[in-house]
Amino acid sequence: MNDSGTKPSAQAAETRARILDAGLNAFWEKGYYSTTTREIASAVGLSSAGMYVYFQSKQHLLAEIVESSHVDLVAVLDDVEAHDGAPARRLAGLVAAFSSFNADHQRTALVAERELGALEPESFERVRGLRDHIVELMRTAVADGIADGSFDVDVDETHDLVLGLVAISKDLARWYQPDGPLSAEELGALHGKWALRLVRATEAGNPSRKDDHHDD
Amino acid sequence: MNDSGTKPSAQAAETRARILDAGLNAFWEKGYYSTTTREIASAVGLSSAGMYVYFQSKQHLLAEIVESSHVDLVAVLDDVEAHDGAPARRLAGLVAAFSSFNADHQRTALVAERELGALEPESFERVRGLRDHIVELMRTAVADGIADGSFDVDVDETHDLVLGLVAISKDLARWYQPDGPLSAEELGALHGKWALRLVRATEAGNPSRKDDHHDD
DNA sequence: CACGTCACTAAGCGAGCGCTTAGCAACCTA
DNA sequence: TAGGTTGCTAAGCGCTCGCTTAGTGACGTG
Repeated sequence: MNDSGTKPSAQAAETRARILDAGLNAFWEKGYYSTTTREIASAVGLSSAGMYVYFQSKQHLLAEIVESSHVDLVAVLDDVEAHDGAPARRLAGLVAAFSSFNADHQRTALVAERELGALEPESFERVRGLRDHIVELMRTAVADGIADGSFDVDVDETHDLVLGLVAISKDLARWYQPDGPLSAEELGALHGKWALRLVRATEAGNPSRKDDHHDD
Repeated sequence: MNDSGTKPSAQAAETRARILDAGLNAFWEKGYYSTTTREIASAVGLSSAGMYVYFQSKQHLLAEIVESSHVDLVAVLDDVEAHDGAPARRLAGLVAAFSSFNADHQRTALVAERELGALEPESFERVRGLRDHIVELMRTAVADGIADGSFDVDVDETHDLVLGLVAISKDLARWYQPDGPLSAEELGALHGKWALRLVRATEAGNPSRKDDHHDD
């Protein structure tokens, strides 16, 4: 295992990164259970045993992929939360960032979603915490908009709305094509616009027409 | 397989049905690859070999579950399509039916979605045809509404909108709880309402009372 | 040059998998 | 009551899997 006190060499770090990438690709193409450790290893040019120098197990490899994907996403959304002000702008920004993240990091996001059930409990619980945090960010944005009157929906609808918005964003990772008519950023902006339609945002609270600012 | 010329007895038909149900339950709980044929068989009170009297293989069992789920869904949606008239009513009806189907047949729908990638090509192609048909039904409803002026969105948005609506409906199977605050039918109605918000349906084309301010 | 560490491989262990084979008790029919 | 059919089981085959073990050449350091 590589969690001894030693610092990894540059070569070791690169090999590790290549294994992570090969694992991601294989899991994306065939799923966790249909991928063998031999396949991952040989994709990197290693023997099966060579992989175990860098990862304790196939399960640890998956866990690292899924967890780091969620950590990255949370970092992006926390950043949006910190910068945007009014509920409408915040909600559209969160949805836009979520969607474009899922398009930009398509494989990672898809594996992170699809293989959740393959995670062992310990790792699963950590991921669940991150996911709850994401839902909470969006729930708060919707609730704030309802409270200040810029959204015209019933409070009871809040939770279902958030789940619906999450569903739209997540699903993008399934069908997004980088060479399609809309870029990841454009799709994010479109989904942000939809979010405001769904919460029936008043025009005043609506951060404008086709192009709303979105930073990443 | 039981595809000899004989007709199955009532007992045989019941055992077969119980295997299908046990398979569905196991696939739902642990996923296709993590479920063993021994588990399915023993859940029905059979030996592992007893299952092979009724199904050629574990793969054939999965295929039957997934395909029949899609066939059932298509039947429901075709029925809505045949009865409802104006685009707004049709779109809301399709989305409502799709969503409540996914709640009412939660396990089936979830397995049918999640294990798509575990299907062999032949079965997968049949399912893909059914899924394309569903998207086409919804695409037509949106396009018709845009054409007759009852929906106020750009035609270019049509395809993305349909994918978004499908995403919302599908995702319901993941989190729906029969003992939650809203029934399957109520959630369907809610999602139907959201569909009309997303396509910016004019109030005239909106089939609900005068305002969809509150649900019912 | 001696010694240790690093990055890795060849070989294979043991367990569990999907599925098959051979056969048998219970029942139905003539 | 003989013969066939139905609905199963006990046993196990052959294979693949995740992972381990023992060892090796290349390289860095004193």
